[in-house]
Amino acid sequence: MSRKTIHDVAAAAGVSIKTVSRVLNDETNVRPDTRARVLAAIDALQFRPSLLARSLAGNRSHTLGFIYDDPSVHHLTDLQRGAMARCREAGNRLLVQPFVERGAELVREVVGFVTQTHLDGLIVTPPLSVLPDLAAALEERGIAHARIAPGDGATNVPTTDMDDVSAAREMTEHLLGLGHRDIAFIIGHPEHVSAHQRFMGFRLAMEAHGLLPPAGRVVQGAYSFESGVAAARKLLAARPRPTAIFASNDDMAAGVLLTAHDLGIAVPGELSVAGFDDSFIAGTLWPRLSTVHQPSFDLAYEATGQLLAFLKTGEVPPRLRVPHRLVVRASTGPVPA
Amino acid sequence: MSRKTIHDVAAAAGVSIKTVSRVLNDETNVRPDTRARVLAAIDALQFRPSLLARSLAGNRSHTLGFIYDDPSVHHLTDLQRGAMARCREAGNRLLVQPFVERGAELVREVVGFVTQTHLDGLIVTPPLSVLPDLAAALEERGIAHARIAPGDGATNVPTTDMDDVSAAREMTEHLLGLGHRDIAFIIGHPEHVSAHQRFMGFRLAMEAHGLLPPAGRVVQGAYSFESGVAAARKLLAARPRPTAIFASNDDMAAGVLLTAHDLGIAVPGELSVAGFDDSFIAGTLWPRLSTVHQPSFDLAYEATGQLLAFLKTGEVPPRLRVPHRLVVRASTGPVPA
DNA sequence: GGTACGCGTGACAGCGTTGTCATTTGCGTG
DNA sequence: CACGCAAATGACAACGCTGTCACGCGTACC
Repeated sequence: MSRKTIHDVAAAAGVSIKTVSRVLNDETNVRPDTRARVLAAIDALQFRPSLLARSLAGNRSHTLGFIYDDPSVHHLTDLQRGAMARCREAGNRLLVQPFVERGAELVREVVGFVTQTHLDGLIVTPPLSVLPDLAAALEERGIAHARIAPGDGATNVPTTDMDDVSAAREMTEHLLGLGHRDIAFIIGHPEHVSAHQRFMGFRLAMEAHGLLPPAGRVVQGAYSFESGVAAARKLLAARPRPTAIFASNDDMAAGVLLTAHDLGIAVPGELSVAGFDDSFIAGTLWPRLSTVHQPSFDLAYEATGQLLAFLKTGEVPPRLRVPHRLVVRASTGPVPA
Repeated sequence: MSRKTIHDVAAAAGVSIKTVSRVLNDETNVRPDTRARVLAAIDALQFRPSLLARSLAGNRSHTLGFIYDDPSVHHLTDLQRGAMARCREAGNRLLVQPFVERGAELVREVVGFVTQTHLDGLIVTPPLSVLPDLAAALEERGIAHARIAPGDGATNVPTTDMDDVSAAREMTEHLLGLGHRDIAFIIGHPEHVSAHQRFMGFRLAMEAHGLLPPAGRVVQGAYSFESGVAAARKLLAARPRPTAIFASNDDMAAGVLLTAHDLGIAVPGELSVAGFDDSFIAGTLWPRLSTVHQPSFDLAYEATGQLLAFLKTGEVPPRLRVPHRLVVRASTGPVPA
């Protein structure tokens, strides 16, 4: 089965290839009956235009890149789904590519990726979105891109994020509202701005109640399940124990839950546990995890939409803040008497 | 920054574009000093060949498609990672695309996807890999592809799978070995062959011990967490209760675990729970889930390698069976006295 | 010393589209 | 009935690379 080309269609319809091209691209100035003939030929031949040739000849590939280096499976999957969904709707494709390098190496790799594949634009997910040298390189080279959760500070590219500070603050308020005062916090991976922002939100809420996170109650984690286990072991070995642990993502919270169960500590009877993300795992844990719904899918969906819009109009849309939502389930409860 | 082309490099190195092309493709018959000059020019200009133009001119795109329609996030992610890893090693790219349609519609979409993007080949994951009309269409059109876990029966395309029957059998033996006789089973999504194979393995093991799965002890699930919850509710409402539940994937097992906890049933004290897949979630549940390690990453990694090899040599490698492994953790224990 | 051969290199035609510009067609107008 | 103008269509050159084939040159051989 040799590939059908625009020439075959042209011959079959008795028109020039250019006319076929016009029909393909919904251009004006084609008589209705001509259009119909061409469409019939396309249908009869089962013709599909080559996106390669189209990209080469035109100057757009209708393909976006999605670059990541994310340890958290669930969050990443949701982002990818969101970006892909939006691309599909707009008739674009998405080329997903991981990058683990950093510094000049990363910049070279990413720029190479974009130029080699003629990408129209790039969707940059955390933690790559926070790297200043990557951002600088992309802007310098005029590579259109959208950044997801790049942290504070103005950007002149399409940007979407959520309010991590407020969200963490709300969760902390929730715990405080339940009477907890001795609340421990597990910080996320330091390369992610979200880790700092969530910690900031926690501190702000505590301070608003005149509380300082007591020494030894704040532990560094890495957004991974294992780091949650390690942090929980440390925190739960202390006497007195904290009455609540706020892990800054669900994977770490899962580690806390598991550790508490192993130690025979009742949740939420003796210990409240809160997470962050509302990823798939949150609903599967026991007790079901109280967490903050992070709109990963929407974040990427909107970022992709913004990038596409930017590509079309050349105007940078204002930074979009996607709403979050506190999800109180069963892992948090009143402070033990 | 306008795109650097092979012409720029040729001019800079004082050779023809064809010679540059030779260097790019590691062809023979280029004098070492010429090669060096060209490489220097490439480096100086930061030249990256356009993969589009290369694909259009040559007859290979160095791009594989990865098509899926999988409800299970973890399994899918691992597959994707495996395929991507292999592609990277071989200097290929992977275009990931979901397909939710079925029947003629699906075939049209997939074939269109392949032809539009000049894909070299396709990696077909379950449950798409079991669809006979898709397989037929791909073969008829000479679209190279690898199938992952397409079920039994000969295929004349690269195929990788695992031995679901034996694996399920081993897990059942494990439960029987712990003294369980009243073992319930939750079947997976009927569109997946693995669902049938795992059930088969369960039955074979039971029969080998002269046991028949008692009426009401086999429940249909759908590989989803929710279906696991629903199945568990049904099974655990029965009197007497089964002493063990074998859920044919981890997501459903998570649902069983949660339900048992909700009902105050001790695991594994009063009820043993087994899963299948050894996905990320299995290690995060409490008690840690006994399961079968399904080598999702390897499955896709190997399938991709086989497809690449087939593309190069034209020879269909023999079906590859990737080893599985029983992972006994804390959710299974001796039958209650 | 002429011939054959192999290596290194280049000219040029594709690959399957779109962009540019020229050309034809159709139709209203004086 | 010729004319002008807009709408419809086509010819042809890109796009950036690889494949094919031809060519020039040095070397080995009889």
